[in-house]
Amino acid sequence: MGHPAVAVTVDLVVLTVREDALCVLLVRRGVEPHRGREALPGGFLRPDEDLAAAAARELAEETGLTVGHLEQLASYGAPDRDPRQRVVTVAHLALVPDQPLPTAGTDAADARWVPVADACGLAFDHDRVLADGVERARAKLEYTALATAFCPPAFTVAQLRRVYEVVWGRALDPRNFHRKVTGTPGLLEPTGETTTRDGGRPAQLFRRGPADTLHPPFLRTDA
Amino acid sequence: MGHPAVAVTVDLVVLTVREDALCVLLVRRGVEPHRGREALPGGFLRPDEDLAAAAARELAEETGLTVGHLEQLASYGAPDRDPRQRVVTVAHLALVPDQPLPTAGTDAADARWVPVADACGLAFDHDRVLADGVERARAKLEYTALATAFCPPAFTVAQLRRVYEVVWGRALDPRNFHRKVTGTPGLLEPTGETTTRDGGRPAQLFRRGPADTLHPPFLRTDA
DNA sequence: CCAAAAGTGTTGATGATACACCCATGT
DNA sequence: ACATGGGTGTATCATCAACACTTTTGG
Repeated sequence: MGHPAVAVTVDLVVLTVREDALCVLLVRRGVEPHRGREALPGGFLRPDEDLAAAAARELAEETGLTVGHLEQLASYGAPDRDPRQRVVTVAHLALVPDQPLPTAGTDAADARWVPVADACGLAFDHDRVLADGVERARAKLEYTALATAFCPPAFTVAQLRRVYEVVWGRALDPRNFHRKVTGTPGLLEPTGETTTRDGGRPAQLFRRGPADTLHPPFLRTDA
Repeated sequence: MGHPAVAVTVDLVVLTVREDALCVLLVRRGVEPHRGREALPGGFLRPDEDLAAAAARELAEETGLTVGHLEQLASYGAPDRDPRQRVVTVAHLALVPDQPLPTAGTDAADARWVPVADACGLAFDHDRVLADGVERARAKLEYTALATAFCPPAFTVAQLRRVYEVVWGRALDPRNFHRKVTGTPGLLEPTGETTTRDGGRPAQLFRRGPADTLHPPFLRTDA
């Protein structure tokens, strides 16, 4: 075709909720450019794979994590974003439950969770990519069932509420929240189990239901 | 680097509202592959330009239209989407006011407006790209001031309502709609002018205000 | 005067917030 | 018994759909 060759990469904004903070998975770069700085995990697109497949492969290779949700975020292609050659990256957003990082058998040896508030000065244009990913996650909690992607397979209403509180950075009324989520058809399915608690009434356990969009939405007033 | 070269293109979903239909700009392909079939306008990314700049350039070259709004839509990179070589396309969504297609001085000689309901059997994976663009436009009307991008610089409340009705495919109550849009701060600014009408009370003319998000949103109930 | 389209008032339904209250468990 | 957190009832308030009604023009 005679058109300028471009390298295409897939980068990942992997978010989780742990210890009352929204955290992102970062890796420390071992090669130039930006050697030694932290960056979003990612890698080159292979000849025979789709964009979504590449994102899923990178996520498995670099983290070994169980994935709650994976979607395309946006593409970034400023001419000077990589000093070596022209690189266009297709960023993806992954939401995962809180889980320890497997340290063996993956490239995740030097990966770590960082609260998004502390993640800045990243390599390339990753500050921007991260900001876009966080904003996407915040917005999508309003009108989709995505918050369940941050939760383990079985979870309580209170756990789900903490997800909202941490991602949005504001407190929610536990009573009203309970009514809202249990009153939204298809959002939650009771497992019949309850938690064993340390000093309180046991909570019902739920798994996520078939609903993916929320009608009516949860509006974070103002913001 | 030694990584497989990929060609990157920028494709455009250009939408407008005309004659009570949501229409998309299509061009007939003059070269293989898919010669003779209709496709979304687009072209290759140049070495020195950003993705957004490439989209704006293509739009100007191929249409010469005044642009109401331009944003990135999504990227598509199935390995077999182009039989010649590996091509990843970054699709963009453009919303423009209804205006005649300039036929001179552009590549738009064979471009035409097609109602989205009639646009199928497009080249490559453009059916999919178009569907994603239309869905994005429909969703964004709910919570942004984007509908004004379909309108000329000065417009009436009724014109704006037609935009919503055509894009969503359902009738809205003129009285309630009027109250909603005039009651949303920053959405509309009165010009002081009125229309000269053919058999009815003249309508106030507005231009779009500084607001870009709508609080509270216009929900299309059910859908 | 009549038709047509702009714009306003009012009402009842629906959903959100705030908060009092009860329930079930561990210590 | 009591502390702790799960879960429910209810009043108050905002928002919305529906529709009757008034206003301003052209014929």
